[in-house]
Amino acid sequence: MKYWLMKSEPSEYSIVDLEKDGVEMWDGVRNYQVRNFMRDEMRVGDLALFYHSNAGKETGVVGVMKIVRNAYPDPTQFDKKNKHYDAKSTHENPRWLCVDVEHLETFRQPLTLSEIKTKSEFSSIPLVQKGNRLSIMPLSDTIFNKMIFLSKNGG
DNA sequence: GCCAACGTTGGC
DNA sequence: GCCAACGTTGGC
Repeated sequence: MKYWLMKSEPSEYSIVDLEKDGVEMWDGVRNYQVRNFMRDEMRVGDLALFYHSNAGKETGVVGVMKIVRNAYPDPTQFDKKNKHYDAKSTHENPRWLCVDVEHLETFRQPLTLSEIKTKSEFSSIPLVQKGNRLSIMPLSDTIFNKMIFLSKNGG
């Protein structure tokens, strides 16, 4: 079993939305490295931290979810009305994949990015490295559990 | 809203 | 295959 961190802008889709929906498609990934993570490494039963990006002081890890469906073609790539539409993708050879996630927990307090940056044990995560743009990244079990611990114990 | 950093595209 | 132009991400 693997562990992940998955980013979403809360103005687009937040942990509150996922809590309401229960299970939802994690669509809109348009980065090949991230697609390959989903295709090659992400599997049903993996756990992921939900991260709010671009959210001012609220930016940070806000909850936990579980992968409940392995990678499959992202339907938004075929939908001309969708902002993630990709004219170069075909049903025969789809470029982009998505997974389904299930809400497990919303933290009472987010573990903020500024808190994460103060901990040297997190310095190796792509999240805090300059210029990194992965919207999904793998985490070690140690890092994953440490983040959950800190989010429940006030940084 | 700004802008640095990065990935992608396409002309050559 | 190079690289300039462009679009996107995401912190601030």
